[in-house]
Amino acid sequence: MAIGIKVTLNEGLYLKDPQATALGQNIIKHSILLIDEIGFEAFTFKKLAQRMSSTEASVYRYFENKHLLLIYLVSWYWEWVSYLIDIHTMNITDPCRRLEIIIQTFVYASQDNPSIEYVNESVLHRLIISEGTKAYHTKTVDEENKEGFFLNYKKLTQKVADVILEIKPTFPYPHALGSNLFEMANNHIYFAQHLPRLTDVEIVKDDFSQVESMLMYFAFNLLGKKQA
Amino acid sequence: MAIGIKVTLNEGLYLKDPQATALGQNIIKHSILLIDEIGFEAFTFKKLAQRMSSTEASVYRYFENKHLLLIYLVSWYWEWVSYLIDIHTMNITDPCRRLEIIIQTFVYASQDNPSIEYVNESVLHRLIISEGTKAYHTKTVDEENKEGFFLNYKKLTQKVADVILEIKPTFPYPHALGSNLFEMANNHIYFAQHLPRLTDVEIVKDDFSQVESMLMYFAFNLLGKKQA
DNA sequence: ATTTATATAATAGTTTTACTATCGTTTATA
DNA sequence: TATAAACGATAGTAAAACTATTATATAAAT
Repeated sequence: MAIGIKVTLNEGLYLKDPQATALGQNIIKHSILLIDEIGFEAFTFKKLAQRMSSTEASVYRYFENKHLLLIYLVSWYWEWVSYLIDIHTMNITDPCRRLEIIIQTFVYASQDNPSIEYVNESVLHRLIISEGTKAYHTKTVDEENKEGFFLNYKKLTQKVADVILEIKPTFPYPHALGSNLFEMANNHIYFAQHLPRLTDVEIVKDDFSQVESMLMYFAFNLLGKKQA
Repeated sequence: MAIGIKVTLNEGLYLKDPQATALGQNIIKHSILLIDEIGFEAFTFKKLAQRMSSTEASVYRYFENKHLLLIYLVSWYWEWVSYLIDIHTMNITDPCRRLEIIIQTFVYASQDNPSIEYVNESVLHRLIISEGTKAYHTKTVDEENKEGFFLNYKKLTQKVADVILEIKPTFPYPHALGSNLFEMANNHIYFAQHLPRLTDVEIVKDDFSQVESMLMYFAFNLLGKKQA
């Protein structure tokens, strides 16, 4: 994944590859902005089309419905985070340092350099934090899972699990810790901003460092290691 | 909270107290069953009314919309779990043992004795696992939080945090660990059942013991204690 | 026991959502 | 230059998410 390069996502998520055309890229761009703005429940293809000066029917040529569009965006995020982890850990051998970088990526994903012009990664991260889990909390999970719609999340979790096992080969819950660090990062950013009594961290002026410290504390204490 | 006794929930959640009338109790009963059956997205007041042999308009006299009904049900669950923790830890002084009971309550809530006839707690737990977080992942969180709609979750988190601080007064993240244990319990039951590669635990024939063991492992390792 | 208030059922109606279908017109490609 | 694909414009349908009205049953007050 790099500038001008396509993100590889499950083909079953769309009817027509949105990355391949200008309209498709516009759909991705504006759906991120609009869902972030009005929330997923109030978001409709009609409103999206109006915002883009296109038509509802045209949007429907790319995505069957807004639920699949959400999975597409969430998958995009999972891929993007995986990519960030890869480039940031490329030359790092110490697995503790790699886990640190993973945690930082989970927390600061929104502040990394953008790589694709029609995706505002910062807004996408905010969207994932508030709407992300809706992608797989539905009555259709099992069918969609069979189609491979959540493979990007599984691959990301596996990537984290591998590092965890490098740090402590006997750790019994590497995947659970991996997915939990991801979910916890998003949850506690959300809690700090909306339901502060559910957490202990504060976010002052977009400074997520307390969330980072907390995740480091949880991860390294569980693994019985000091940070790198 | 006991048999025949009312659960105290925020009055802003409903237009007319559903616990006070037979129709209201029926709405609670059948909304739990129907949401569990078809999922929150497909759930409508019309379908609910048909199922109960009542009318859409009658349901609307109790709840403004299905979103507030969901918060009502989720709050009920939070209250119920708090109540279970209270009665099960009543005579326990050892805080480690209390935390164990808390974790068991999070995991096995569905298997405890029912206390109110029109609420199937087992189905309610399943509903919370799949739909619970949708109650507070909306664009309206902040207003609803001001109304106190999430106080039951905060009180539950505080209850767990208090026990955590009893175990280790210097632990820096008691609320975060409290809410995370709750969320993690639900998440990993869901993952085990639908997205197994996101976790390491298995659920065989309604046996949630691996989820329990995992949460015990996480909690007590973080607190640097052995289980009671 | 009768009045009166309240709750519910029955029905109808509105706006929005979530689509599907058709048909020109533009735009890219052969 | 032909031709196919993509897009915009428009229309239409069924269901969702409500609101309103009226009649009837039921409970409470006198």
